[in-house]
Amino acid sequence: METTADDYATPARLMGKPSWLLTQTAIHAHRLVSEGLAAADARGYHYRLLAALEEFGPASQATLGRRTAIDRSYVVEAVNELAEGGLVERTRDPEDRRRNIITITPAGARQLRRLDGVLAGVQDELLAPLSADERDELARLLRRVLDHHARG
Amino acid sequence: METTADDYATPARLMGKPSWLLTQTAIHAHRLVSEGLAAADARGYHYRLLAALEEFGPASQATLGRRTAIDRSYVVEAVNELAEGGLVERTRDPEDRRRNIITITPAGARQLRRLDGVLAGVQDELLAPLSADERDELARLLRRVLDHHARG
DNA sequence: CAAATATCAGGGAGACTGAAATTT
DNA sequence: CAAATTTCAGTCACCCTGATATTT
Repeated sequence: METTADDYATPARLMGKPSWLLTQTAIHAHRLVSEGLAAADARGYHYRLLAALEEFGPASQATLGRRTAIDRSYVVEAVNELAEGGLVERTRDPEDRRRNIITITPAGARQLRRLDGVLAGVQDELLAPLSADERDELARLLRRVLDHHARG
Repeated sequence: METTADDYATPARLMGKPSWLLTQTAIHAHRLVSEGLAAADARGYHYRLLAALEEFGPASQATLGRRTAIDRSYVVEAVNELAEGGLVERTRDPEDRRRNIITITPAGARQLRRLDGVLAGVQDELLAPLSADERDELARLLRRVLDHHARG
């Protein structure tokens, strides 16, 4: 018995399940994003944090975790890495000394823009088989599902 | 500063990225599936393997891995667990003694049908905000993307 | 000898929990 | 005292690679 196309046949039970399609597609998306960002010496968490900082301004680590869906324990580590690279600054909040205030630096903003370019290419590769309308429709449907399951 | 809705605001950069929407939605899907299956004393890998075995019949572990997108090293472990529960049987292939032939048992087929019921409920909960047509459209778009990135 | 299979050892990113110290 | 924040120490499921022994 050789390795044939049949060897890769996916069970109909799986192909009919949105949860299977989602997780399998997400694996490809994750791989493409990770590879793209790694080439720019970054990781997914870095991009997410920089995006939140640039759009909403300085924030505590707890708030950053909520905005980026990154667990609090990993925000610590990711902010350490970003601070090491000079992309963010961590200072104690004088008004509430429990908090760290994280601020994006000019170098961080430049890196964010560089990563934007990388990710634009990745999105294009990921959705290559879809037309522009189909891409919008996919995003719309996913956003609806996501909103429904987000903590309200 | 209290925890407000603004604390959970998602950056526009992320909401516009299909890869973000996919991975975040997949996290919810994965959680729902895992919880549902755990309540039936199963895991995702178990369902995938049982589905492949029932649809295509007995197969080697390598083939099962290809059909279910489970890594070869983890097929070993998952088959061990299934065999312990009497849901599959592992025998040496007499025609090619490198291979294990995995066969689903009647108990395995019953478990598969039980899990089908569990997962039907999960899919419904996951896609609650979408109409039947929208669910079909989402599945269709995801399948197109998946096919494109599958090894050809 | 080359290729396929099953198995094991281990790395790595990422989601998550629990606990402790500090501060509000 | 209760709650929030940061941090650390872990656990866990999962994807992946490399190495090995066996067999074709």
